[in-house]
Amino acid sequence: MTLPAATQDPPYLAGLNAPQRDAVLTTEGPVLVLAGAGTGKTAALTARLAHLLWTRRAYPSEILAVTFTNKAAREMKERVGRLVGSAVEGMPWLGTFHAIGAKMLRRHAELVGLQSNFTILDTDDQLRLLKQLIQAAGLDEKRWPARQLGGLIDNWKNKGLTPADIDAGESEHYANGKGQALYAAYQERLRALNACDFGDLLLHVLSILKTHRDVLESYQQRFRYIMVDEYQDTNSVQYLWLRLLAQERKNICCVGDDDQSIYSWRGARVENILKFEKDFPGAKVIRLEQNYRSTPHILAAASGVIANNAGRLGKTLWTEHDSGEKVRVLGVWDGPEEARRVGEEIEGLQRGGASLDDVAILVRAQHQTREFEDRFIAIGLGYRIVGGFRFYERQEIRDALAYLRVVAQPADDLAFERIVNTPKRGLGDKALAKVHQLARADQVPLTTAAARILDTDELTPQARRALANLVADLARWRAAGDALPHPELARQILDESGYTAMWQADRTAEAAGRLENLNELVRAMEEYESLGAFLEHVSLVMDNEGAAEEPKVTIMTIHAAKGLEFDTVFLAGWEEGLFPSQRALDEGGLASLEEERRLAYVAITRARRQAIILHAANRRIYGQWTSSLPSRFIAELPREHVQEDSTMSGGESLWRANWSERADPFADVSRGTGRGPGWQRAAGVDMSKPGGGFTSRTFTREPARVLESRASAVSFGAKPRGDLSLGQRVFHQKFGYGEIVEIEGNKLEIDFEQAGRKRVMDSFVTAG
DNA sequence: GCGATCATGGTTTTT
DNA sequence: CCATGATCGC
Repeated sequence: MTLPAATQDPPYLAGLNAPQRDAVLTTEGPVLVLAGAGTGKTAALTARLAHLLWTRRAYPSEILAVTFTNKAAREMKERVGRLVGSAVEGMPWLGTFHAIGAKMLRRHAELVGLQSNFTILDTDDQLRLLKQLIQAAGLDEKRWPARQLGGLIDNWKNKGLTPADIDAGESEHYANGKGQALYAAYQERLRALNACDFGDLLLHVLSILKTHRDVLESYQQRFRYIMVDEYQDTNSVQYLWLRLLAQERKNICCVGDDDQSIYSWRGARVENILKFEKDFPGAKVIRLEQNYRSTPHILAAASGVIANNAGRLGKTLWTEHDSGEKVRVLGVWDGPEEARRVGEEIEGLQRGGASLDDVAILVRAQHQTREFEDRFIAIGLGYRIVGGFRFYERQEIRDALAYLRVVAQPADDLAFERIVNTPKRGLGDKALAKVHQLARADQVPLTTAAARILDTDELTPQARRALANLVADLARWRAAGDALPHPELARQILDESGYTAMWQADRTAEAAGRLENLNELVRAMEEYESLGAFLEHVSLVMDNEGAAEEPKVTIMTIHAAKGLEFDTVFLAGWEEGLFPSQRALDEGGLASLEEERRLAYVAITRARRQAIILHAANRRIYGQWTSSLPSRFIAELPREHVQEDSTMSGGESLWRANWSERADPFADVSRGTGRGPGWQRAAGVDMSKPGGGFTSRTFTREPARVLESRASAVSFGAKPRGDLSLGQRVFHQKFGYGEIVEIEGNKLEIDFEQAGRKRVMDSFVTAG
């Protein structure tokens, strides 16, 4: 399709290149858009959505647009809104797979034995439920952990398998074939609780679409166009879902990048994108290959690494940017030095006028963040760690939500169990067991059983009094729910239950933050129509995005960085065993190695202007000093785009030679012995000279010395604070309360009550 | 029923 | 090493 030039172009086509336009204008039939990193995928996707609306091909309510993350959904909503005005308000089917699944499921809940106001359980609830079932089955929890069963059930759900679909072979994986029975019991229990887990949001909908023709047909009719973001991350249920819905009209447009598939361990199947043309015959494939993000050196480095993978759809990224700087590979002695070097580099960037917001440190595993955190606290460099706990996963938020759930949904036993003795009211296992017993006997929810048990003499007077209070409170709150606005009700519940008081009485460092979070929760409720609407939102959508503060370096895992970009990116810990991860190699073989390589590709392509890759010769793993080889991915970087910058002599040529010598890509890495030849060669240590090699004993001390000698070089421009003195009690945001044991310029050594002795900048503490 | 002490095991985590 | 969970003694 060709349109006359600019004068006729609708606004959403402005600035799009030819393949992007092609993707936007090809509205009919199946389309696969292969979009490499940084090629303007989101721009094309949103323009396409705008185009469908603008040209009246469909009403907003007739387009199904699915993403994986809330963030992506939000972004798409905003951008489409900007392009076509307020029409997005009426786009009810733009959202994450799970949000859309929940929406559909609420409409047809009765078809799978639920009521439409079902609760959505989080992982924590799920695990507690499984634990109960495992106990009930008389299994040893140690031998058969709930986590494992939970993982297995998740896997089954990701594959679209209901309990009836689990054969003996599958079932075998858990407790000698009891897996299937436990899965069935779990689903049964969920139904009784009028609840479902994340997996059910998709699986139940799939079951409904499969078994109820009328429902399926109504959705096939409704959705004139279907669009899917990050198609390489779809799992089997999602795939089956989409196939059913698209079968009739076949107007499905999937966008993705097989090279960025990094979630196979969560059930994602790259095959989905690889076989798109087979699934949808006559599909048009469009490649977006012009990269708007990175320099040629960065693209070449990333391309060079990913070229080692087999079975790719293949893309050739190019850019019009100036060549920029080569990718730097920096070899360091150990973990602390890695953190120190990164800190120094960042201070250099800062002096050059860069904002900390444009800098990120990407790691393979969460625990790597610690080293950087410690270092940045010591030198007073602002940082933010992304990941870890999401807002709604925090203890205080889940407790608060449990209170709300138990008020809103009397059948929610899990919520009841969570709050029955929080704060402590003297209702322990024994009392709870009695309530359980009665609940089972009478076939009623726990909250009803709790009320009934008060009429008996089952409980000790103490427990009975406590429970009577709780039951009365619950009744009062439920009654108040009709009259009060729900944020007000929530505030009342948290105060009257003694929950707020519990944290007010808590002296630990986190307590203040928790109270803050509770306030934030109640504030967030104001934006929702009802308690029910809010609970739905919070279980599916609520995330941890704090308000914008002063500029900070971002530290996060590569997984968390997918879809983001920064001017400068530090890629830490590129060592065999850590990245690629030993465990991935052990468990998944070649397929896992290729996924690790895709991770490397994702990592490098996050950088706009510069990527700096680090590897340490020694690292402490579980308290043990271990030597490591540079990652094989470093050897895969095309030489001419890399600048080797080792702090140790003889670096590059040696590690490069080291890898080309290796025929077997799975050759074991040296771990634990402390004497593997790799790091010694990499470090240029001559084993033939006496004393040339280290024993594990000598290098346990070495790192400490290096750390200390450089540590004093970092303070400058510091003004001493008059309000601090030796022996004084102070408070630190992260470490809590402690006592000053040493003052050196603006650096303090503090003996923390919880965290032990740490060196921190005085600007990080307040007199406490 | 609750806190303190020992044993255990330890990637990645969109929803 | 260090965070989490189960068991033990009050």
